[in-house]
Amino acid sequence: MAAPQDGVPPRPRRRLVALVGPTAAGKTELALRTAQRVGVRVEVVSLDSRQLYIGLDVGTGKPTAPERARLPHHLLDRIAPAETFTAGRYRRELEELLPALWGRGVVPLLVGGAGFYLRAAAEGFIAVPDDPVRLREVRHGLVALATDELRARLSSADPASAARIHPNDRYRLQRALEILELTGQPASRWNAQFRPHPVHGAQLCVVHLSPPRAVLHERIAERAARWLTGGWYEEVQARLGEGFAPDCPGLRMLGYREVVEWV
RNA sequence: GGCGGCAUAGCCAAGUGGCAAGGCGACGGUUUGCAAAACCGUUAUCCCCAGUUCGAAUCUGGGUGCCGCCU
Repeated sequence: MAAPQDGVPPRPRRRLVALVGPTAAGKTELALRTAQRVGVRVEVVSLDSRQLYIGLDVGTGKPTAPERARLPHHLLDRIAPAETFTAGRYRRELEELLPALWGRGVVPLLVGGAGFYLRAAAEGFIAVPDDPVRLREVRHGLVALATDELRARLSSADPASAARIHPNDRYRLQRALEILELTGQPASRWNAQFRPHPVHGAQLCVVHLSPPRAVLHERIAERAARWLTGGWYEEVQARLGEGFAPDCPGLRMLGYREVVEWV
């Protein structure tokens, strides 16, 4: 990932600030307020795996239209409730998005609670080629297998990974096998060669918000109540009405699962 | 007041004489493309008292509490 440096002298190249913390910690609020005070232009880049869903707004606490009007937000509303996003894809999207922001002189502010996505930004992942068609083929073959079988295959093909992954952790067993099949190299080999690095070598500053647990619980309860009277139920009803299965990834998220049952 | 039913973990809930299922939650851990996820682990003197029995959440008696019906 070479980055030819041309003109553009200003010092704070590629700065990236992350504001992370649990639900209801007050991140959005803080982001909006600080954005107005600091002397630089700030735009929010969502660091939230749930707000990626189109049409699931209320229960994900997605920034409202007025909030978005005050401050531009990125990486919201990318997939349908039936789809799944991944941390790897998040990294790629950041790679595409960030240069445009920096180019306009804005400091991107990553806001959200998805720890794994923060890691995607700060460290990245091994560069396994992911041609969607092949990936689908490979997966198709693997999901059909019993966990025992996955385990057996992995321990003979990639013992190092097999030793590291819990025997019941079907998902990771499968992924390790997937990497092997996709690349011909064991996952353990890829991991050994991997060097973590922030997106585009950005200078990343992470701010953690961690209010006391009691305060958090109270706020979460208060917020859930507000959402329920604020159209959450109707939102779920609408999505189901559009034909999304009650057990599709978007509707299986914490909170949504319960509302779906209620509907 | 009378009759009947129920009382098991924070919540839901199996279990009718032999060391108290399970689910959700909570808490702790792990984590290299699901991450508010997944996986692993922890989480109960079975409402109280007395009795029967080698042994009781389970049987008996008496309390207490809740629910329903009746006067």
